[in-house]
Amino acid sequence: MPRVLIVEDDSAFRARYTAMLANDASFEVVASVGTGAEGLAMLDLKQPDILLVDLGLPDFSGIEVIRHATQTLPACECMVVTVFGDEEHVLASIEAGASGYLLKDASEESFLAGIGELMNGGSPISPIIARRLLKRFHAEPLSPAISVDAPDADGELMGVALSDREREILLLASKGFNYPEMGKLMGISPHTVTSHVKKIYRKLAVHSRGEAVFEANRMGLIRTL
Amino acid sequence: MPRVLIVEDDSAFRARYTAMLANDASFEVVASVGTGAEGLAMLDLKQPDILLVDLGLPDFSGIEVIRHATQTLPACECMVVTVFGDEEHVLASIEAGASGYLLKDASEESFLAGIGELMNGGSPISPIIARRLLKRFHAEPLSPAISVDAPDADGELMGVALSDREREILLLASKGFNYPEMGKLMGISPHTVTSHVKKIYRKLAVHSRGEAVFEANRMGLIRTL
DNA sequence: AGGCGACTACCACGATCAGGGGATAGCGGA
DNA sequence: TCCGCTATCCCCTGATCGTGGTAGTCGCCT
Repeated sequence: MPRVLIVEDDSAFRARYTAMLANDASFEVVASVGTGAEGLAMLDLKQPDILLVDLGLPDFSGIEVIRHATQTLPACECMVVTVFGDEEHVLASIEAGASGYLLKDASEESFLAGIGELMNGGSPISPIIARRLLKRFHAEPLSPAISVDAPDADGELMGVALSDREREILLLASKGFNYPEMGKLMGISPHTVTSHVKKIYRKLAVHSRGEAVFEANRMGLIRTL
Repeated sequence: MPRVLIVEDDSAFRARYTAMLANDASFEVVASVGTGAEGLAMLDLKQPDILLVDLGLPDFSGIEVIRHATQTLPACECMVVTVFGDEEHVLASIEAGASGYLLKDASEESFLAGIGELMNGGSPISPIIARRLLKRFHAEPLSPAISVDAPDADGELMGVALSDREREILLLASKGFNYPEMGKLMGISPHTVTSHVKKIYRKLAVHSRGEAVFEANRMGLIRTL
């Protein structure tokens, strides 16, 4: 059963969310707090599966809570429930790792449905918010093949030097993308991706993605950003 | 009253959509066609406020219909209703100018609600689709600006607690061993190894060895020794 | 001119993995 | 004592990967 943490400063809303979820037998509210500090503490303590968080907290932004959640609890799904629909808040939340974004005027049904979607690997997003995201997409069209030639002053300890393209692919592989996805993201054919991967394997003397990522990390070839 | 054009090749679905909208007094279906060519013609002829379009049309892709709509009827809102949930179709639709994207398994209520949202300036998007868009957002920083700022003293090694056995397996995976090899090295069945791996994936919220090794490294769960 | 490496692209095969079930047992805390 | 967690084992399926080829274009260096 999904374990939910609620972080919301408005006690009326907090009570409402808590009651809603308590009513639904398919969720368990493990904690319900009103400040960011308490939220961080509860994240560590309860390790919830779902985080419901308001952005306008008294001590600091809910964004910080989201960031902490995604960094320490990768399996935790973060849903923003707020009144802020402006682009700044939305983008900041998404970048921090939020998987859902509902406005506070959402109905009870859509609220519960949203949490259900979250658990099913979906991202419930209020249509108004979604519109902003789409706008953002149009502003930044696909960026295929951006080869950034860094000054490359890196301190290579070993004699292994990966090309820019290879490093790029290694980074994507470390994020779990498969060949077609990498190809799409880089604007090249999946076949080409496999070619690069084969070359990477030979250079690093490895035979799997896990090994490649491990070695690359060890040798400082990819940064954990 | 919003005037709706439906372009859908499956006659059963077309009838269903048409009936739904006809039932609702707040919409008017101005045309309901089954091919892309007819769709383009109707766009010019009827100049609808809303376009409901399927992607899998017999003559050409619904994407073309969307593109034509956004180029000739800027005020027309385009909603994709399709079975295709893959990234390619989604992104292509968005770039062509779609403002909504519902999967065909959507309920009647969410369908009508979606059209309402569309008219209110929102973008109804099926949660599964939204998740892909968010993923895409996170993948954006492909330009590897290798700014190695490590002020990060890293106080939290906690958060995700892998068991000893899980850590052990993660370490072996990072060295490129496969399931039978790990099993032999640890004196357990390969099946047991897969069980542990599945649990690791859930805890780290990842879906591949490469991703798991990367995350574990990032979080300091395994040491490069 | 020739060589070499990077980048691109494609085919095909068997091996491996991911993820969905379900089941049993032990151990520690509530 | 019961519950929860870990660890163990097994089944299944379709998707993905690893790896062997081949081959064209480009740019750089000798």
